[in-house]
Amino acid sequence: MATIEDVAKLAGLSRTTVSRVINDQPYVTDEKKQRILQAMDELGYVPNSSARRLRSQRTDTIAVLLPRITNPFFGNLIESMEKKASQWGYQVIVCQTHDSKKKELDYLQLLKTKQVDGVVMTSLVNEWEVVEPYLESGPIVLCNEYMEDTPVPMIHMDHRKAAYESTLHLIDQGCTNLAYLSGGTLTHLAMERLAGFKRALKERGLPFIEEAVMDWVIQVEDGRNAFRKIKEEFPLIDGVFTGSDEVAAGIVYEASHCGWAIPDDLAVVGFDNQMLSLLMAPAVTTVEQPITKMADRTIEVLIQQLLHSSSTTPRRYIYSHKLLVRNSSEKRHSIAK
Amino acid sequence: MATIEDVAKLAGLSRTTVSRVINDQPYVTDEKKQRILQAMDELGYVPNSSARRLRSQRTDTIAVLLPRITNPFFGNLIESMEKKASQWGYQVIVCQTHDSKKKELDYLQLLKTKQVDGVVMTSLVNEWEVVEPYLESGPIVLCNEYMEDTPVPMIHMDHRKAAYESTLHLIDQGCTNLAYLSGGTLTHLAMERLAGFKRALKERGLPFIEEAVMDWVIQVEDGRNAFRKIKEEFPLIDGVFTGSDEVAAGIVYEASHCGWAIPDDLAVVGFDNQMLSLLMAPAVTTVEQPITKMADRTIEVLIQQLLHSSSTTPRRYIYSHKLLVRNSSEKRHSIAK
DNA sequence: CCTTTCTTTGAAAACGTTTCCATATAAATG
DNA sequence: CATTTATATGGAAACGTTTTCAAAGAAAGG
Repeated sequence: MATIEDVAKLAGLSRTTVSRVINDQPYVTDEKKQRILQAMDELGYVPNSSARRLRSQRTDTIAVLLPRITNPFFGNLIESMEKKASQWGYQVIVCQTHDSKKKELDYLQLLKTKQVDGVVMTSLVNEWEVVEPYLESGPIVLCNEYMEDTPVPMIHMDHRKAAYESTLHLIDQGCTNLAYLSGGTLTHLAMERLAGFKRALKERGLPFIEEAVMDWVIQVEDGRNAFRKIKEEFPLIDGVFTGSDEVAAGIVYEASHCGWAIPDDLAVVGFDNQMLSLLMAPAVTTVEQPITKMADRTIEVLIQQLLHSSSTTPRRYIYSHKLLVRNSSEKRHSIAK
Repeated sequence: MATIEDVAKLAGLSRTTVSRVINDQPYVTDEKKQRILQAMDELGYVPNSSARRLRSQRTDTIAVLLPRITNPFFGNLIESMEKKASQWGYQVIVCQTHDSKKKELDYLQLLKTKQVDGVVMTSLVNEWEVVEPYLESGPIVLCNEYMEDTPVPMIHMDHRKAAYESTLHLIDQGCTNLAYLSGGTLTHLAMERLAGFKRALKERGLPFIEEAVMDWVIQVEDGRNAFRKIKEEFPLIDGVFTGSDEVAAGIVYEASHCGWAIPDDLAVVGFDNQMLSLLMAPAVTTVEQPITKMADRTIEVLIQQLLHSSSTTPRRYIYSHKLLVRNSSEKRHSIAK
């Protein structure tokens, strides 16, 4: 493997000059630049990444932590982030935490070992106090997940409001006994959604049915099980809020196969506007998030922090959702008429 | 940031001894080991990754190239690969090529710049001759995509056979005018599938309808468009083979909304057994791939190559599929009766 | 008791860059 | 023309590890 030294010798110049060419720095005459480029080509020279990183103390790489890449929401998020980052010459590495505290910290460790310059966290399973010390090693930006009183930039949607509106919509359709299906971990985001759900109930004078709150309902399969439970144990339930289109799809699927009519017997709303939600029959009412906008902003904010580390106080960017009403919740107008 | 030198000083020992502790090497007395561990803890010392990589010439990282992570097939593949790799202490970096020749080469460059020790390619858009030279810089393993007469290990399914069986199944259901919808790039894998499709037609004495071959049909949206085209231009088509569950879902969706009966008016088979295919109404007949097995084997093979670079001649592992017959293609038995 | 082998330690070289500093020449300024 | 200033180049230090080599003491073998 050819080194910079070999190139320098072949071109009859010094390492320093070669380095200047590699890094597009000024103060190299065109003639020598050409000589060096040719030498590099001749030797098939490629700069050694570890050596550059060691010396320059930069990796031009950022880590994005997410629960699991197979969740399309995060898949799309990372897709956009990567595109944006590469425009700035940054590489992205995908870190799946699987909602494990240990893995989350393992990946934050990348910051300490200087494998990445900065980190984006799209979920947060550890206590903030545990995460905060890593800030010493480099900037962290929160995207999607958020947390009050935290000295890092945040880019996210107002999940409380989204849940509030979804729930109001269910109530407007005539639902009076609502179930609440939530994901696995008690993140801040999950609590916000629950708060929005409760507020809507309260405003309309409906009861919050404690027993009809189910936890750890994440995948399609969980949604199917949840429906069976509703059918057997809570037959009075006539509307379901869930923070996941997969779960909503599982409910619609199982309900249809059990002879229940969606939405008349049970109205369902999901979250994230995944392709799945549109394709189901009936199509699932859902909440669309401005994924690309959030991803782009996140990367911009992080890179600004990297470039001017003396950045201003961390800002917060809140985006708004869009409720997409579809047939899984919109009761036939014949009833209203 | 504390360095190994700081630790050595605090413990009153040499860098070498500290390094031995870091790397779990023998020849350190327990007492000194404890002293060093304590010093490391006290200083919050973490070894610098770039320095280790530079000196040891290993990164313990492998790159996995794939078209797009938002495709669930690749999402699941990477999920399994990551799990397996981490068991061996290897990190995985996800490289989305978006079917671009340039990006594919850019990522192969990671091998040259020594950012990764080895590469898994799950798709291949460049000519093999272009890729081959990168083998000098490290091992490459092909998973999913394959290619005859290539000096690298291959782990994949027999796509020709899978397409052959799917097509036979369509014919068995009474279809006589089959359309063939294929993905974007003319990979070897795509050609194998087409060959299987043609063989089935030939065996059963059915014509291969050149005009009913559509290319660049990849996403749900493409499937919907494809259906419209079939409806308007090729109303005689009564069966569709497609190498993607998304496309199949798009067809089922659009057909249902246009009043066509699936499978009676049009039978459809997809590929990959994505959740989507089960949830559609009607559920989509599809081909299941042994994703986990292939992923695990791929990582094992690659790591073996990394450990004993004087490995034996590259082996080839071929896995078999499973055709999952569902309602999108299984004509009502009332017809058969 | 002498020789060999094993264990324990550290000094110094090496990995391949970038960066700092010094120097030399060319161009600009007064 | 003397003095700055800008341009062009190279030598050597630095980044933080691992690895090689040498050396010294302890244990084992005869």
